[in-house]
Amino acid sequence: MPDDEGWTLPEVAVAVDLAVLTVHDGALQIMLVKRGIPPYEGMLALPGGFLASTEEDLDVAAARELQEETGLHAKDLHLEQLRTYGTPGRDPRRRVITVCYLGFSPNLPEPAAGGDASEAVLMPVDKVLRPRAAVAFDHKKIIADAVERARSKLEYTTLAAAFCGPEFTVTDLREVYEIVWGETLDPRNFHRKIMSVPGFLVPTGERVSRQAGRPAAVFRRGPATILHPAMLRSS
Amino acid sequence: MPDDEGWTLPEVAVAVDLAVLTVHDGALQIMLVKRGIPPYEGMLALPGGFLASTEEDLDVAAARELQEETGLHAKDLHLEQLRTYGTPGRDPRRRVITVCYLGFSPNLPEPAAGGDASEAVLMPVDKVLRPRAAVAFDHKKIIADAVERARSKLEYTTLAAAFCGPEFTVTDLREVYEIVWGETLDPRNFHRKIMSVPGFLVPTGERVSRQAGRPAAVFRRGPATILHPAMLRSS
DNA sequence: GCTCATTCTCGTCAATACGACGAATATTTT
DNA sequence: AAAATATTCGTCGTATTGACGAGAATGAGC
Repeated sequence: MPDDEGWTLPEVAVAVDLAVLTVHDGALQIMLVKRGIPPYEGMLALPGGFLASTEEDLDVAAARELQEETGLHAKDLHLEQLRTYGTPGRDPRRRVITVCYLGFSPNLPEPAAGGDASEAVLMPVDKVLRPRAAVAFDHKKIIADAVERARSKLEYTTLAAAFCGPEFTVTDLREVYEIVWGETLDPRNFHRKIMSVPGFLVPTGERVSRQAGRPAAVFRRGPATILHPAMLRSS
Repeated sequence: MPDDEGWTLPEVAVAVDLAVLTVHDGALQIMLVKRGIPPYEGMLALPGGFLASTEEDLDVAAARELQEETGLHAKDLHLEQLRTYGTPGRDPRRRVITVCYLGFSPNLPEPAAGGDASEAVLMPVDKVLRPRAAVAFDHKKIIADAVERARSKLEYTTLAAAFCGPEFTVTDLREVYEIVWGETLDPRNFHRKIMSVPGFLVPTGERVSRQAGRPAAVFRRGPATILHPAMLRSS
């Protein structure tokens, strides 16, 4: 019983970590930072850190760490809670439980080049998840969970658009799906499916032609958040 | 920077709470306990409590609190992490963040009657979620999240069977869906859909007739965990 | 024992969604 | 001008779903 006499509150440190994904250079990439201090000094880790005070909300701490360590602003991306990791021993210093957030970021113009976050880097997730890759703490497991959650969310939500800029084409969106899922999709069937979801895409009326070929219509995100029926992966 | 000098670890208490759902008396019900101590003394709350020690894993703490407060054993039900709640002020005593678990329990023979957990009660979720209902802390919000997660999980997993006993009929399973979703389903289409998912149901070869009418075939849970394609709600 | 209501199970039919792919359109490239 | 490329529209066959008819196998009432 927690409130019995003779029982003292276990000293547990609370941290937040962020798994911010983005589609860049034709690959699903994740924002990582090089650790400047022990433990795991010099290794790659998720951006994150301990609560700043007893009064700091979890979402606020996540936004603050994101800004401090990567220079990104929470309002520019979609952030949601992923899950909480708290196995004893996951941090060698002391007991730490970390509330992890999953972020979807549009392709960044200059991802953390210069500025506050000199040690932030973007890495392809398949590189980070390779058996040999060295990642601090249990962050490889967290990244794997984040990627699987992201893949799954694309199936039944409109979150794929969170990987695109404010204006994008159907092909941009299809490439997000193809890169995140690691499979190719038929452009014609994809176009039909996406356009049949009311409120997913709002046409701007403009067109762009980025390579050869017929120019594509330009869209913005619509109000829809769920895909019904879902767009399922082949597996 | 967490590791600067002059910075001290904020004192945050870590708790676990459990939202254990079950289908009972034709309604979706949740396991609650009557609080014996302040704050919110005498009010209904989710079973849960603080970590017992710095070394206790979150899952272990959840299983322990479940046993202590309701008499249920974690091995008898499906438990998974729901999400973590940590808004400052959610507990008037001190800063508390709570890692919440969602549980699916089969209909219990004697739900917490006597035994360790004299104060455990089963309550219909629509009663608990009514605007007037008094629930301790932010637990009403947690319960609402738990119910929505459960409803959603029935769509694309085989977890509905976790609400049934070890042996059950297709109608038992359909009633779980109907009660959790709050909508009626066509028995014939449901039967077809369920039976077409490989590995969902394993026939025992037996039959039961519980009321009038043709006796129903009896099944056990199969190895399948996901429903593909999903069984979507009408909304 | 016979009839009837009840419930489980199988089957049918139309509407819808999806995978595969042909073809028209509107550009850039050569 | 011709070829190549990418976007968009349309068609066809198949799988899945929703609505519902009907047979099978029981209990309840007489």
